[in-house]
Amino acid sequence: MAPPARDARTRVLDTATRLFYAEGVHTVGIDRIIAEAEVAKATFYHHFKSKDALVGAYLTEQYQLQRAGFAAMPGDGAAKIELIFTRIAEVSSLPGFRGCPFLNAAAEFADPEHPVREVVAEYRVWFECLMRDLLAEAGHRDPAGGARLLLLLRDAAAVSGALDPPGRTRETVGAALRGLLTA
Amino acid sequence: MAPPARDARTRVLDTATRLFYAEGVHTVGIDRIIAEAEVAKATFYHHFKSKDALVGAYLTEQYQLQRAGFAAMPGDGAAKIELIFTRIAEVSSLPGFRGCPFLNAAAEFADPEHPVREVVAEYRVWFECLMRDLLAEAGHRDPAGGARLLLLLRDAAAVSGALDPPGRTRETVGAALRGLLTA
DNA sequence: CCCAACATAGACAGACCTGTCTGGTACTGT
DNA sequence: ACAGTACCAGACAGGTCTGTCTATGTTGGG
Repeated sequence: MAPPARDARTRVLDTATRLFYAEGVHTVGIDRIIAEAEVAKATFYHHFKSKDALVGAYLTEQYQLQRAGFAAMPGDGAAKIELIFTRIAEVSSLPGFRGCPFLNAAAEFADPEHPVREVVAEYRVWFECLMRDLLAEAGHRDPAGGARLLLLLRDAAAVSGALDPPGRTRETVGAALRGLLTA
Repeated sequence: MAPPARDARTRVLDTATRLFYAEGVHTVGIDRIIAEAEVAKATFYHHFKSKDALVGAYLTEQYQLQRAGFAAMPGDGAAKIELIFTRIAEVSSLPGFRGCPFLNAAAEFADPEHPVREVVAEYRVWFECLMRDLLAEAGHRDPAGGARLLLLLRDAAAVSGALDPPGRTRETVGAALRGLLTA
């Protein structure tokens, strides 16, 4: 039978994800994470080389989850873009939304050479390529340029959802998407 | 005659501005600031109640500087909007650009009730109102909605300038502005 | 000339941080 | 039965953080 609680590593990563996202990476200490994950410190350092490694694992997992989520969405071309941004706008309007994990992490890690920043860069390249391919599929006249605009819109949606009054982001992002795609 | 060096308070605030912006608020300690500002610790705490107060002063000054900078720009209506976003795109493409001080600070201070977050909120309200007034002046059919779109674009320009390869932001922001205004 | 205001250097307290280490427990496969 | 692995609790070292304090120096106004 399965163990009564989840794996220790899973518990640590889930707790770290929750706390890092909600309160920021630098303000949450290892002691807090292992206490809430109910894991011994030695166990933590058995699974993760350092706190930075945990941050990397957190972002990498978010990256993989978002890839899987987008891959599972139906449709293609323009319809899929529409669907993706509808989802982004919805998630950004949810209570508890505190911005994009990648943008928040990039703001906390100023050094562009830091491993954390490389995960962020990787994520952005992936998103832009996905948009470019979908635009090409949709017969857009300039898929590369359009993809850059959609990356901008994705960033803007995350910031707005985190900082603006609730309920505004959804329709504003929708209006922007229409404006950018028809242009 | 003027004192040989600037005021101690000015030296502290300038040093804090440089370090907070370049490396982040949480990663820069008071000891580092007073060392680089060549100021005694007691002098620092004479001028600022706490580190949080210094962060607040840093952001408030940036807010005032940006207000003054925009107010000094010539033109009105659509021309001024064009000018403002040209400036934003240029600044975001400069080497050493590390994103918007307000967005970076908001990412580091998760609590929306924190004084730092209130300065950020104030800044955003000001920017949106300015855009709304300029759009109304330009005879835009929906100044309020258009202003929300321009706030989105401002955020996106800051993020892109900080994270994307240099040189990309300027033309992408220009293209987005044309798309959003003609829509 | 003297005093108040502002500056200096730096010790200090108390808290928190990451990461290591010891020692003991429980389960698993052979 | 036994070895190996994963886990637990918690002490500890060495560093950094904010903020307070002492003690001294400089300077300008009355």
